[in-house]
Amino acid sequence: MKTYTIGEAAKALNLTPYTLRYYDKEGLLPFVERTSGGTRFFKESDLDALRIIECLKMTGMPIKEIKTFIDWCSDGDATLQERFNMFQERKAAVEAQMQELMQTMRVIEHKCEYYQAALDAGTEAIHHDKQIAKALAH
Amino acid sequence: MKTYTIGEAAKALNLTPYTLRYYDKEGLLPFVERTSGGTRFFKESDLDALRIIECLKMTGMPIKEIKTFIDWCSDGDATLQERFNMFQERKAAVEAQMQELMQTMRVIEHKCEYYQAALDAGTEAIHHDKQIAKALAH
DNA sequence: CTAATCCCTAGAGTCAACTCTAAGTCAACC
DNA sequence: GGTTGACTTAGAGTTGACTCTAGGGATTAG
Repeated sequence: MKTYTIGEAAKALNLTPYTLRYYDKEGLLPFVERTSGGTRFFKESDLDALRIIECLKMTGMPIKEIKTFIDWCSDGDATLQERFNMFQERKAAVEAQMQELMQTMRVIEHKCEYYQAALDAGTEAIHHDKQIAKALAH
Repeated sequence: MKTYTIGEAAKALNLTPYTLRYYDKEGLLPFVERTSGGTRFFKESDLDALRIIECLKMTGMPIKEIKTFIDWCSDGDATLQERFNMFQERKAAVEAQMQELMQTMRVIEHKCEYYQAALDAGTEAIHHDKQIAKALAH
C-alpha cells in the first residue's frame, strides 16, 4: 500500500509540511505513523482523514474543536452521540453560512449594477448623491 | 436627522466600539464626522456604508483592500472602473465560496448519515473498520 | 563517500483582526 | 458642582493559524 512523506502528503492536500506538522502538534493527527527513524508516513486513509479535517475547517470550526472530535474518534462507540451531534451542528453552521452568503451576493450584485450604470453614464452622479458615505450606502 | 454615538452604532451593527475605532484607525471611515469636542457621530448613511464594509468582509476581503476601495470612493468618478472591477471580482469570490460550501455540505451530510446509522446500530463497527483514520475517512 | 535534499524538533516570529488598558475628556443628571 | 458613564487617544496584548529558523538526522543519486 502506497504511503506518502510529509512533503508528498502536503502536495496532495494543497497544504505545506509546516501546516501538517502544526496539525500533528495540535493533536489532530494521532493516527499518522512513523518509521523507526522517526519520519512520518501518511497512508491513503490518513489523507482521507485530513480531507475531513479540511472540510471541518471549511465550516469555520477552530482547530481546538476539531481536536475534540478527533479525541472522540479515538474513544470509540461511547462518543457516537457526541460526534453525531457535532456534525448536525456543523450542518446547521453551513446552512447559516450559505444564507449569509446569499444575502451578501444580493448586495454585491446590486453594487455591480450600480457601477455598471455609473460607468455607462460616465459619472456616479446619476445616483444623486456625491457624499462618500451615501454613495457607498446606495 | 438622527445620529448615533459609537456605542449606539456598534450595537446597531452588532460590532463593538473597539472594532469601529479600529476601522477608523485603518482608514475605513473617513466619512464619520466629529463634534467640536472630538466625539464621533454616525449618520444613518454611515451605518449603511458600514453595512457595505461588513458585506465586503463577508466575501473574505481583508481590511487593507477594503481601505483601497474606500479611497477609490473618495477619489470620485475617475475610479469607477476600478470599483466596478472590484465588485465583479467579489462576485466571483462569493460564487467560488458557495461552490466550496456546497461541496462541504455534501460531505457533512454524508457524515450525518454515517453517524445516524452507527447510532442506530449502537456501534461504528457496521462501517467495517475500527482504525481511527479509516473511520474518519469513510 | 559525499552532496543534495529531504526529514525531525523546539521554539520564535508573523499576520490579521481585533481587544483591551491607561490616562484623560465630555455630557447628562442630581 | 460633582459623580457617573460613555467618549477620546496611543499603544500594548491577545488569539488563531500558521510559518519559519536553527541545529540536527536520514535517505537517495552519482
